[in-house]
Amino acid sequence: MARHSCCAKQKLRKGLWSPEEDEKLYNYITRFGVGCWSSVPKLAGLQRCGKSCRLRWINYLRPDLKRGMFSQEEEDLIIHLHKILGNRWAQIASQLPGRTDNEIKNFWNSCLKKKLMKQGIDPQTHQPIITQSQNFSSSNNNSNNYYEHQQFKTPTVTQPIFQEVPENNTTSPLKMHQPFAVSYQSILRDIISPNQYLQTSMSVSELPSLENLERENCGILSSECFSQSIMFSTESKECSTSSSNTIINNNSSINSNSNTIAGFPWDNSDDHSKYELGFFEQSGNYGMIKIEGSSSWGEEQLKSISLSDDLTAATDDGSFDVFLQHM
DNA sequence: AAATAGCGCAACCGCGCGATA
DNA sequence: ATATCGCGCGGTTGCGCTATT
Repeated sequence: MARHSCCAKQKLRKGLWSPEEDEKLYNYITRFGVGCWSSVPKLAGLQRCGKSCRLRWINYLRPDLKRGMFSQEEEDLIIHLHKILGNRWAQIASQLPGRTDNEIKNFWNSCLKKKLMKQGIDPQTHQPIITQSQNFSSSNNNSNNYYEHQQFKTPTVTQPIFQEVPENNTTSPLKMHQPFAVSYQSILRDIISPNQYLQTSMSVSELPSLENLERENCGILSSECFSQSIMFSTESKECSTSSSNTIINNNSSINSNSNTIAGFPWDNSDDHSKYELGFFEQSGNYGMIKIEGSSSWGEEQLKSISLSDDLTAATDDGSFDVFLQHM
């Protein structure tokens, strides 16, 4: 049964808000605060539905809103978060103080989408539009290539998120690279209920187990940093670590329902390899894996990435797509 | 100057979810 | 167990401004 619009049902005002209406709503909320939205219109003397009032407050009247153009940093962050979260505008907005989901959504649809297309990047997949077909055709020519295994898609992470490191930097990547930290926090916030390990207001330094990812010297992360992986089990409500490269709950293999929701590669110039932390979900459990790769993330090198033994074993059923980014 | 097209943005709509009766 | 309500979210619409013809 189709629902009636709340406004139509109650014969309430629709359309643009007048300055008088804005003033009434603003005065009411600043005086009494946000409570039950359905009762706000009546109490504030407005011929609007509660939903309309809520939207007007959130998207326009709220005093903490940041007005004006998006900065380059905000733009970069939106693109980065969209790559990880997709069209989850509310989640994206939660990482941009003063910006609303509606604002970001509009900005994306009217501006960023076109910008990416212009750069030859598919705004949905964040993949180079041409390269996708090239990858497909080249992968058909080499049967030994890891990515040619038909179940494995070409990686969607074509560039390391954490890619530029200032020389002599001694700061943890979690602390210095905002997009990474934001993504990491966002993901953990999603997969772990806030009361278990992390508060939604957690700071970067409080992130579990990755706090020891301190940079040893300029631009190098020790491979020891990656000797432990973290597993989160929504069943056991426990956070554990393991020296194994791959953590899979209950010894079950990763199946086609597993989706990597993010990957974060670093250079390790000691052995000229590259590591990636990939997050995945399986049967209600969430985990993080280490993936080893080559020193350069060009197209050819991406194809030659080899999985650790554990992970390779885990993918014996041949259906795990390490780089799939959709949750 | 008028008509039209394109664009950005504010607001609406419908759906899903959780809380409550 | 079911119905209802309130809220939040993402998709869509349509208004109004500006540029172009």
